[in-house]
Amino acid sequence: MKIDPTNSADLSAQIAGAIRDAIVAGQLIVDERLPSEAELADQFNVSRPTVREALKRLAAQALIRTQRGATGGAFVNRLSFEEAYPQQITTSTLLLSMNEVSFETACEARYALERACAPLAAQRRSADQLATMRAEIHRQSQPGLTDEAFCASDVAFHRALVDAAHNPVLSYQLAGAVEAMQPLMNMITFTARSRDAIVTLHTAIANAIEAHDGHKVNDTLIALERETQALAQSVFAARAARTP
Amino acid sequence: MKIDPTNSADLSAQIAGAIRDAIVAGQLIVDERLPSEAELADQFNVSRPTVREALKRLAAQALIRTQRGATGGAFVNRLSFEEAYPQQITTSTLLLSMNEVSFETACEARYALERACAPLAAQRRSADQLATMRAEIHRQSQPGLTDEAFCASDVAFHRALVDAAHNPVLSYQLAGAVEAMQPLMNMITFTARSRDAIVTLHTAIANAIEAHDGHKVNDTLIALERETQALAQSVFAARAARTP
DNA sequence: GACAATTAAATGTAAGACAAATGAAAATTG
DNA sequence: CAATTTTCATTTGTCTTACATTTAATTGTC
Repeated sequence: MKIDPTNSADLSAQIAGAIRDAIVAGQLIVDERLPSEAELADQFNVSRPTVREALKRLAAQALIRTQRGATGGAFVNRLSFEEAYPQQITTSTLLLSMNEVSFETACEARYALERACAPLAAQRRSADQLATMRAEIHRQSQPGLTDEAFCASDVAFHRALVDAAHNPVLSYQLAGAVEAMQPLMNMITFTARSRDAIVTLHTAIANAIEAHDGHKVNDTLIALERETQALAQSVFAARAARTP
Repeated sequence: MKIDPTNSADLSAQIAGAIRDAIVAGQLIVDERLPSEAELADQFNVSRPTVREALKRLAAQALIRTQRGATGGAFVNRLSFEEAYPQQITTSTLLLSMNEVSFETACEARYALERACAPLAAQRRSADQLATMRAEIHRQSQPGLTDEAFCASDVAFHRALVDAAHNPVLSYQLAGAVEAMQPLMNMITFTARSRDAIVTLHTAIANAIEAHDGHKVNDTLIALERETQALAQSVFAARAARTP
């Protein structure tokens, strides 16, 4: 593992990159201990703070974990889906908010992805996920729910739908798309009527999931997307009309 | 922006978290300059190296960028899709390799996601993406191509398909799924016959994309997944038989 | 006014020290 | 001898200080 002395980038970035490459390439395996900070400093011919900055970069990506004490050190971390979720969600959220992604574009992507797991979810759903979906529908029906709580429940409903596919890779990829939509959804005010429409469609989805009817889930998701897009358009149009 | 003195976690992690939260919450906007390292050290009542470790954590996630010199400092970075791609791909790759995700599961997720953008891609594809797909098909047909190069071309073909949907959110989410499959695909040896089958299906996809026929794209993707899964199974079965 | 040298401010890097945690070995005790 | 306590070495976490490097603004000079 070497670094390029002619490279102009930060030493800590170069070192982090070298170690990251070694991990990705499988030269460093899970739970393997890296040399101590002092040893790494010697190997790379840099100071300990520089090594530490490199290790912190890797820790921020959950590629390593550190442990103090006699047998401590930096260990290659088994990157779990659970650990990767928050990162994925933070990144997705910032991507949407910082790149002026339109509600329309984000919504389209979200529902396209959800439809991707509709047939699998209908086929494999467990009683557990179905119960979650029913529970969230029940919560959404309660009067006096704030818009924010309604959105949170909406996210929970759709995550249950995604998880019903029983494919961790799909769940991981979609967590970002679904959760990152929440701030955008929070910009919308839900009238009693629009909530009714959404709850009705959610119920139809749950019923179709229960009946293992993938096609029906798919069709209802299309209707739900149309409903959501129309609702957003009307809210944004009203807002634009008020402040010309 | 404060940190909890009773928290047992690393100071640098706490500081990084506090700044990250401020960015996500919109309290720090894009291109805004953070206080200098010395000032941050004062504010949080820690030393400069500790602040630096925190900033490196954020830099590793592309949340900030740093600049040297008189008007330098740490600035909130506009997280672009281009910057987020490599991270997403690295994370996805490690998730698959470290969690014993079966080829079957990963493959299923990948094709489910691709089918999600099939109708959009068929509808919106530009001449550019179609040309890329044709070019990759041509490359895949050449004899003497290594398995690795064949896989790389396969990835390029599918990325073009995804990008044809002209939805950056979809492209971002799928980049991880498609690229992360490459190491798994590289475990497969492609016979001349299996390459022919894949090229034929790729050609059918390109034709359907050209004809704006989303249904045909979808159906062909299903066939391609079946072909890929069968090929993988036979390769793995043969390998298992050789080393009992 | 244009150009060059200086300066100030900021990050990048180094070196050394101490604190705190932690497991292992050694010493102590029943 | 076994169990417990103490000591100790190792390693990360943090602080302090210092210097190098980069960069833009300032100043000085012609």
